[in-house]
Amino acid sequence: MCIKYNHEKVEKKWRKYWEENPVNQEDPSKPKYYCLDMFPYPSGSGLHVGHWRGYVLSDVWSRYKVLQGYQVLHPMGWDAFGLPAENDAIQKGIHPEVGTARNIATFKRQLHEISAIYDWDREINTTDPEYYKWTQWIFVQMFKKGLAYEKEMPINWCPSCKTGLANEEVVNGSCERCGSGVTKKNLRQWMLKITAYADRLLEDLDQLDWPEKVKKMQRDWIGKSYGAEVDFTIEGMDKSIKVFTTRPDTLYGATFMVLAPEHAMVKELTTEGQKEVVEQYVQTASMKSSVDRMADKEKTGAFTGSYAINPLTQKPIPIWIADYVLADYGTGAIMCVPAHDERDFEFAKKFNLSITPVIQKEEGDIQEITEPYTGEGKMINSGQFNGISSEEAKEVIATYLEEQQIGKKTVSYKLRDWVFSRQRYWGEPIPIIHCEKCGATPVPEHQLPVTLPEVESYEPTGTGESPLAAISDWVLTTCPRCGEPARRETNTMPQWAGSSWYYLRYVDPYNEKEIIDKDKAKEWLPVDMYVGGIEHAVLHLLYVRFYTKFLYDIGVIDFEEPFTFLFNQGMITKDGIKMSKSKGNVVSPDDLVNRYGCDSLRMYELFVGPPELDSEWDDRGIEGVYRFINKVWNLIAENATSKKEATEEMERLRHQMIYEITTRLDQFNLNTVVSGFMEYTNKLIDLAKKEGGIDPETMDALIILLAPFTPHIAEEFWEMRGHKNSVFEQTWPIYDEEKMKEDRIEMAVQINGKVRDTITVGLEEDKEEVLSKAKTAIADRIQGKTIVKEIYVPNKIINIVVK
RNA sequence: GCGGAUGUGGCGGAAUAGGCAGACGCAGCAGACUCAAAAUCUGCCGGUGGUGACAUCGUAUGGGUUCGACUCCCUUCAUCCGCACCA
Repeated sequence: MCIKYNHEKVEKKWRKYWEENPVNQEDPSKPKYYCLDMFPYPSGSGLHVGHWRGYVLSDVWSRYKVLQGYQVLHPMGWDAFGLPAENDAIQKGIHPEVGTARNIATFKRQLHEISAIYDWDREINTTDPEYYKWTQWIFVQMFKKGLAYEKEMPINWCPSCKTGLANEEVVNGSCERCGSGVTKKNLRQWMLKITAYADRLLEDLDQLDWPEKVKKMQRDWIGKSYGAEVDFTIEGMDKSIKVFTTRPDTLYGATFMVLAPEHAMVKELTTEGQKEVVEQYVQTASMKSSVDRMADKEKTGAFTGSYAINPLTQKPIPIWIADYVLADYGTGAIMCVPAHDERDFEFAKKFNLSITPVIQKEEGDIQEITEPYTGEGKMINSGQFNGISSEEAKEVIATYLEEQQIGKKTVSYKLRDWVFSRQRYWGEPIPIIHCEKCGATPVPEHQLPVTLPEVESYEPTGTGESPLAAISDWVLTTCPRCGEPARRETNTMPQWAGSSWYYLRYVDPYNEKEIIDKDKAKEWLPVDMYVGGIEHAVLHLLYVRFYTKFLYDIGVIDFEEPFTFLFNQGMITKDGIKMSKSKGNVVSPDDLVNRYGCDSLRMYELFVGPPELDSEWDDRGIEGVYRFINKVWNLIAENATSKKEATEEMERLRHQMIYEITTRLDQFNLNTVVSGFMEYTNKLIDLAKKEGGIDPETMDALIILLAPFTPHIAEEFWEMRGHKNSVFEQTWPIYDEEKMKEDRIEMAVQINGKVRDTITVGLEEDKEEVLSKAKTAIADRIQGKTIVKEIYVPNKIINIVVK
């Protein structure tokens, strides 16, 4: 007989129960575990099955930890500042606050469908003044430490969003948000000195249990390289130019020099005759967008007319400008060694500049140089350094430069300081007041938050001013230091500001006096498990590490890394492409929940594939999970009141099941946990049929194992079994390896590595017995042949090698 | 260009201190139940040959190590991702 379960009724019942009896109640005696999801931006389009995946994953993990006896912190909140709400405001005239609140309500309703054990009492919202008060507070602390500073410089500018962007927000030369080509714009900007933390951000990666891919991306982004700064004096001038090189060993081969078009000395170095050419080149270079500059690999440049002196050869070398040299890396100027650098070689060929080899690949004369040699070798044409290896020369020449005071060993980073101001409305106002007399002055802490004022138009001005600049009665204020009339800073913070420290606030969300209580921080932090997509590898995940280190430095917290363990879940794809509203390929969870229930969908989200890889979505597959749940229902329903004693075989199956589920879960192989449940349930059903029932202990173990995955049905089963309390008040079952062991096992018998038969052997049988049994089994196959070798691997295989 | 990941039936995927490839599920086929359908249950389900027990090939490609390779080493190819003139 088949009894079908009513998922709607069951799920409704237990949701109501959990509302009155939360699963994860406060208990000071329990050890703490903090499991965090990357909080979402509440967009208007709602959740699809791809979003579910990460949330299910972290909830399964949280519930598992509850059953292991932890008190779990599993909060949720909203990263709610950002462009879409603001663009809606511009188009539809709805205040971003209104639109955001509406989207949050939708998101929250949809998240409830997952039945995660979120602690909604700790919900945070980055746009709440009570929250961003502290976002601003951190900025003020950074300002006081000199880590937030103003600078006028050419920055990345998105012409469509009409705002400046951080380096991290430029992806392949385009705006990370809207995809428009990024240009440069000279603007006064607030910057955060993340470069001051470059070394610590790099070194501390080693201690993190994060995916190697993310760590590598961060290492590459920080881009530390060792080298030397070398001074080249300018011929006929009492000045010098500093260059950065990672190859001091090639200094004798430096036959020309190139400056970035934006280099400060370009004007000074340009001779009368070259003026027109140089000015034209600088002009053209400044017009190029990042995309063009990247796509256009053909070398271009202009000669300034001036010469520098190579400090080792004492020969004059021409100074050029070219846009393949970046203004904001190293010193913005390079020495060029065309014989040993591909780019310099290309440039030298194009403009017919001389090429001097200084490293010999192998013995013999160098004929003509047809391509640059970038490897190691023996030094030549390098005066006193001839004959040593180039590897050695790197160190020796750098040391020599230091002794002669014409250079010094140094390091350089690809990481740039963080452009932190945005010329948009919907963000945290930067809490600074500009006073003519006192300069930039932070808003006193007791006056925080500086709240966002109402504006008439949210439209970005495009001039480099934020819409806030138009509200004169907000802008005009007095200097907190001298009391004279002053102006408020009108730029806002980037969306990353609020998310760079939010994980702290969940621990102590209502604290009005400080950002977080020290004792509570000690109790809960850092985060034990952080779950989210990989798209933030060098954005959010870098920024949040920077903020954490800063807060450590000023004594707010006593740890330096926010997330001990990071898990990146793969995307859900449909027809091979990422599921998204704009692609029109989203699958809504609503129908599936209605038809099969939350428990089925939760389990299916895990079953689609390895959680760290992208997985293709197929609605039909959920049927299998649904059938599985019904099978368990029947098994439990038919045996609910069973008082049967477990047979040895049943007990063995139980321990094997606990072992398999637990170890797979611990390794995060969640797709195989689900298949494991199916496999063992099938075995239990077969055995129950054979033995006329199943014992209570095995049933209870199965129910507890299922609880993190299918919580509603697990509670229902628990109740069916006659237990009074919640299944989540139980403890995770443990296995006994002794009781898992089979007393008879099947072994494959191979001839020359090919399986020809199988034999059943008992635990007590020794090598000789097994081998003779095997040989009997394959006797007619090896008749007349000579046995060369016999391989016996206990419990695994027998291989008879014959000739 | 550099770096990384991935490649197994019609499909999603199992199996790595080297040891019976295809677990589990989807789809499909056949049967049972039914007036019928759905649901459920049972069986089959990589290719080729054979009525058949069986033989043979088979984990992107070609080679190597080994008694034995999806797993280790080398070659090539394809797809995806990251970085991209960082001196």
